[in-house]
Amino acid sequence: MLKIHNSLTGVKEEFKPLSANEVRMYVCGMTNYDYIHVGHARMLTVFDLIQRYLRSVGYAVTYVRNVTDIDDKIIERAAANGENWADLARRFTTAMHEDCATLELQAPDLEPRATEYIGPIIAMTQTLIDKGYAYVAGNGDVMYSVRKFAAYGRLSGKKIDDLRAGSRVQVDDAKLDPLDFVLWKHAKPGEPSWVSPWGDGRPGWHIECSAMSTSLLGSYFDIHGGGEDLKFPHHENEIAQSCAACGTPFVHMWMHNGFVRVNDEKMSKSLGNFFTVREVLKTLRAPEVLRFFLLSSHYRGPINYSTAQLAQADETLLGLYRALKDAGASGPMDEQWLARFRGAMDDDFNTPEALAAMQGVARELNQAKASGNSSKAASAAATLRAMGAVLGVLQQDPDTYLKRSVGDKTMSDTDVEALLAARQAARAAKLFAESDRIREQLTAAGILLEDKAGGATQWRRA
RNA sequence: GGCUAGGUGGCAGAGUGGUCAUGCAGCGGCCUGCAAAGCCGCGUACAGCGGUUCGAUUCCGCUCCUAGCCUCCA
Repeated sequence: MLKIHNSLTGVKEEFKPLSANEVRMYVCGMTNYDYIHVGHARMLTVFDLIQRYLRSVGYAVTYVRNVTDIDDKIIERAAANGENWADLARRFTTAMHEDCATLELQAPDLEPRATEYIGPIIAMTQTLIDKGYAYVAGNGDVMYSVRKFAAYGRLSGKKIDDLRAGSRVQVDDAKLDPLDFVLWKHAKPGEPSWVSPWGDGRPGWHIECSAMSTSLLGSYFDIHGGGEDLKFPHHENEIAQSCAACGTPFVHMWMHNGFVRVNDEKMSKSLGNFFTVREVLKTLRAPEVLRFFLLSSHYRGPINYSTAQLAQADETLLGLYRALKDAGASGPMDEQWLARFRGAMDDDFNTPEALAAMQGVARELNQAKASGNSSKAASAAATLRAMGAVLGVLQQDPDTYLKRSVGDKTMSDTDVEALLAARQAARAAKLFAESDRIREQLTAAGILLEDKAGGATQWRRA
């Protein structure tokens, strides 16, 4: 039984799709005006994992992740660059796709872009006006009237009065209430705009997601995800818009992933403490290391980004690949370990516990290898691989993986093999001083050796 | 100030009312020409103070501390 923590109720709930065996899931994706950083990678990885797991247990998943391609930040950045805003958004959306592909994230089934949904956005805005939830403000913007929506604040646990008291929002003359938010912004000179019943303008951020999600998944769907920081006001506003416009409940389960931190502070553009996926990947043995790192703590908690943590993820992953090496991967799976693994994942996607199950399998695999029980080893390897497939790790050829280096290679494979042959000859002649000298030479070049029983030597890169 | 999450062994990180997390690092042993890897074994935890309980790291209360949201943000 799959249980998921529902941010709306604050507790883990048994997951039951609204429509049998079908899961409709929407995740707030990126506003693409720059390269994605590790914080974004966590959100993308978490929901990639979730949709993979839902599929692996047999659900027919429709995974929608949008792209915001019109926004203040895009316009500002484009202006600063002297670049066309649409070109800039396209350029960084392409870059995001490249990064996602490198990280082996499965592409969402649908990836709507805000500018493709101007029609539905206008229609929804009009409906909100017609139903009395929205009004045209004095400055030409269309605003949502928060006080008209009784359930406002339910998701974020905020009370409208508290929000007013602590509000840092400038009291704008155009708003009837400081908490009202914009659905449609009137065009300022030189800004991109679309024709609307309220004059030329562009959509507000919140309405985009309401329009895209309900257009593609219907007015009431199973899962809506995003970063913790979107809970308020973005998701709160989505609920207000969608419920009011559609007259139905909006989302069954809300899911929010925790932040990536750097020295106990949220990684963010504004703090300037961010690392782009591109720069981080250059320092890693494989993109898989970043995924493994992100999966090594629970998706709802914070995770601290540091090179030490990344190094540990690398080390742990290497150990798993070492276990897999020369073990084959066939035979019956170990149902006990599989059950523990599934139990962990069924418990609100508890990846650290799932990883612990994988370690247990790896230990048994190593035991089987040590005792020469190759069929048991192959069976354990198959189990481990299957678990890895669910998490999106451990799918590479072990030997190839182990020979990868962090950064540039300091010695070619052929040079390594040549020195290994010389060392082998020395060992055969019991010239251990010479063989140790060669080993040290290789170690200095970042090549680590393992002499196996029977005289063979395996190597890998540090 | 309001609201929401947390504070677990050297580090990372799950979890539980009473028996094991797991990984890295450390220590001892096996294996090895020596290593490495692996295996076996060992140790060190539950912020503080009260309360409930036969028994609490786990439940309740208070205190302290941290982070996040309350403005764009994954």
